[in-house]
Amino acid sequence: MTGPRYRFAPSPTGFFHVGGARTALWNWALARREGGTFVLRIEDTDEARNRPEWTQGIIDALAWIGIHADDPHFEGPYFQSHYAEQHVAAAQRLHAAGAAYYCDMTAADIEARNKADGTQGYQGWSRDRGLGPGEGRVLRFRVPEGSTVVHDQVRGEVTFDNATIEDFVLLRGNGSPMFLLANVVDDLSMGITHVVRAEEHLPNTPKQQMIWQALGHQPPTWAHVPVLVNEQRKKLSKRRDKVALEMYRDEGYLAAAMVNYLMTLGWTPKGGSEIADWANMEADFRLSDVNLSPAFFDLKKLAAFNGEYIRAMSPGAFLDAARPWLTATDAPYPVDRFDETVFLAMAPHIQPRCVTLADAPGLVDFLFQPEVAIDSEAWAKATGTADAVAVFRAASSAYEGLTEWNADALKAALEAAGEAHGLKLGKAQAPVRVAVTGRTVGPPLFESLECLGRDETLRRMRAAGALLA
RNA sequence: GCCCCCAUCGUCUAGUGGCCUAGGACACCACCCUUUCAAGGUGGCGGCACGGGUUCGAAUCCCGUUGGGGGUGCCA
Repeated sequence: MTGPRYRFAPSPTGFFHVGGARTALWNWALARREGGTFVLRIEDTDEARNRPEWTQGIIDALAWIGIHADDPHFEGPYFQSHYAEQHVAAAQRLHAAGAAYYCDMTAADIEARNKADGTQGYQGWSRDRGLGPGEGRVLRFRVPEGSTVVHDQVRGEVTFDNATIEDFVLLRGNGSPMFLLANVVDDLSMGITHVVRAEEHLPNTPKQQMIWQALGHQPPTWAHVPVLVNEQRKKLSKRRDKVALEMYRDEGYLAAAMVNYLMTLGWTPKGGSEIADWANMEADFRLSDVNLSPAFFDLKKLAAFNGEYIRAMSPGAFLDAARPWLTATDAPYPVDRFDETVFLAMAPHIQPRCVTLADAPGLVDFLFQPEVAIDSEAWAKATGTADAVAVFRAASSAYEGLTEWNADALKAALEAAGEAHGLKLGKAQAPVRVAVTGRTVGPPLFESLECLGRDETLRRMRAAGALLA
């Protein structure tokens, strides 16, 4: 595969951050449309972040949002920890070339020196001491004079005065490489041409660009996209906010809705509608159209997208998507009583009432429960007047004699019973609904009764009628 | 503190000097539809942070102020 090489470089943390998902999606759209490659690199050099199952979690999460490892545009995963030797070798080259030097000052030394001098940060104190490598000595990059200009695809030119950048650490005192170095060396050896990542990396960029240049290469094309924030306008964090993509998946959000919503955070699909399919978004996405300010990750809007996608599904697709919830052991009915044919018949009435797939079982529970628990408050309210009771009795006997058991006939019979007592359908249906479903609210009643079936409906109505005696 | 980024309805955004009396979506409110609840339809509320320039003309360009965010590790 020729063409541009984008990369996505998450560090394994045990969950997949929604902000990372958006970055991955943007990289993916670009790599695919431009006939390039999406390189996945797991940045696992921090010892504490190194668990094999976390990597699998990343692969699974990517697959969920449509970034499949078997797609020809996908490459990886690579593991940063496997390339430590290359990182160290590059550091040694920088040292040999005079672009880096060793320093034996500890954090405490630096603090003391700052206090004495009234300065802040590391002031290049070991630059000319000619120290060689040794236990406890870090290798620092010798930041040159002048300024560094970063050409950014979304932000334009960003200039940094090198005097404001301290001589940063390349190799730790124990000889292990730091992120800044490892990241550059990997990007370089993996032939990365485009780095599209979150804005929090912008301050790192001049440093990385200097490393690229010191290593004798042209830096890649940079693009720093805005971060996602919470209602307090702070960067979404795992401590405060619900950031795990897996959590949304488990709560019944559809991948397509999530992908669509994430794509619109900082960018708008062409054509006037925010609801867009992947093919169109992939074709239209441009970094130059990305908004520059942080975007609020709005659960309410996500929910609206999800509802939109659920309503657009065929009943069959809806059943397939909701099956894990419909047949879960904690469903509000015995799982073995769940009937797909019955559910399919009700699906068109359930879909407009679902925000997430997890809402489905609660809307059809009465169809699969052997016995419904009648909410006493609801029942009291629905049968609170003499007319209501009379209508319920009239409807019960009408239903007993019904020859055709379908929604139209059920509706007509109840309507007739209601009219005899001056009750409109809205009032007249209430006792029947409570008697059969246990609640005052739910999917359309007559369709529900049709699906429930004659025998069970009549049985429940008789049982409820007995409560009136 | 220092460095960097950003600034259109509550939120996500359209807008790239005249098409802007600033458009859409979500949220909210009202009404309609109606078999409860949804969905759907119609309408409403609501914004160019502020101050200076540049220009015949500025939401759009420049400067400043204010506000917000990010970074500032021998984390990534």
